[in-house]
Amino acid sequence: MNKFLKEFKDRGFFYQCTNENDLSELLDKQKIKGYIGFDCTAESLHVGSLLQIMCLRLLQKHGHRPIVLLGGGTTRVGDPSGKDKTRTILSERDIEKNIKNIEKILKNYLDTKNPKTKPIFVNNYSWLKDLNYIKFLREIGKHFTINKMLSFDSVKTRLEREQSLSYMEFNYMILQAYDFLELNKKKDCLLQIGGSDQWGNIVNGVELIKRYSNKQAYGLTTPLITLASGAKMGKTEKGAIWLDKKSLSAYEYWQFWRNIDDRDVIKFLKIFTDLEIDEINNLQNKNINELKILLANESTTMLHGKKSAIDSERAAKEAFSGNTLGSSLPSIKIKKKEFEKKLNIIDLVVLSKLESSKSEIRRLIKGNAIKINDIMISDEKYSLNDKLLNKDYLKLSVGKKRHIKIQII
RNA sequence: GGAGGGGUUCCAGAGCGGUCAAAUGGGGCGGGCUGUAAACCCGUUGACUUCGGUCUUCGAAAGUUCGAAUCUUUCCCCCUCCA
Repeated sequence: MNKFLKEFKDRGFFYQCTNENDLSELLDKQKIKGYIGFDCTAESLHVGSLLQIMCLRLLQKHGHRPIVLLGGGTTRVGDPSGKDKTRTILSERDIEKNIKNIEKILKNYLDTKNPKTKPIFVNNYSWLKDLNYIKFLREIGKHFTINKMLSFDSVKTRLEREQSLSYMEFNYMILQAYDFLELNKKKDCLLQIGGSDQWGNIVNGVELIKRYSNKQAYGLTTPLITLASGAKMGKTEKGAIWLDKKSLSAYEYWQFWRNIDDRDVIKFLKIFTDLEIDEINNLQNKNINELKILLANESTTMLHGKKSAIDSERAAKEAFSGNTLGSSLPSIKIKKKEFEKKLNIIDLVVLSKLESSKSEIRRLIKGNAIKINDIMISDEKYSLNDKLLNKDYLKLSVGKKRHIKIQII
């Protein structure tokens, strides 16, 4: 089997392929271009998209060139896959903003130096916006049968539940297929990768290329990655795990990986780090907590850089084992004046943004969850005294996992 | 077009004139055990509070009543069956 494909499988990226043997042969013979489309409905990407990003990196690693399609055009239409409701339609300006931001995030993950493998960014709006309707129907539309389109899960489930599916959304799959054709014609793109929910859309593209240009293209899908707890990757109760330095600190990102379920650790090392497979296989019987730290360090390094990863690890060590103040804990600054007017513990927690509801904070105090410099606060009327104020900073903890450094200025 | 059923707190789902900030389960949060894991056990889960209470919630609006999630009217939205 081709090396790329082998690693793709070994790492657990593989779900389905349109024509595995032929693709394997092709990849042996030549370096190709492969594309992944990213949805631009959100302003940023979270770990739910990380697997796709790792696919792009893997392409690069094996000398292939990734094409990143930022769906400015298709986002304007909305993919019905996996959605049981019509998406809200975003304004043009928001979409453009999202595209810029997402592109920035992706560049962070991809090698943009090597001329042979550096990513090509495209926006399908550039070819979708000026489509001539009649021409499109005659050239592209004739290759699609309604009979078949109705059989796709994304359409079927919507119809079965008698939920309306607008004609606009119904066209999404045709547009995505057309994207692939367009990239095939213009950029000689031979492969599309996507999540398993994209299978139908991808197959459509492959078939359209076959019918329209009589060329062979390929599709490859990745499984839906879930946490051992059954939850989807990416969104937690506290908010999404953003791949965006502005939205989520390195420390919190590190903590996300550090807190992964035991059962997921090896799987995630394979998917979300650059460590070689053999290396990971040799780690199997190492201490599970060491492995989690390794996972956290590797993934944080990839996004935030080596230094942030080291700092996060140290901050975690300090926060969880010793009682020294974690120097790299997330921190906020509060003016000394604020303290002088007898700042109450509840207000302090509010200021720290660790918790916003005062009732909730009162509950936490009753539940022995609030600590200042590791000393439990059991009185909700407690206010900060001078002894604490004489220091430059203090550590505020909510529960065992949430800590913040408060600098007094 | 006709006939029914329904919209309840994060979710599922009880309540069907006062004892309802609303059973129960799930999820979340906190505590215990541990390993910042899982499982398990306990507590908690609208907001604000001078801890006495106060305020806002049961699709939307209006009404009946001392009193409404519960009754009436109108409107909006979902579902099932028939044509």
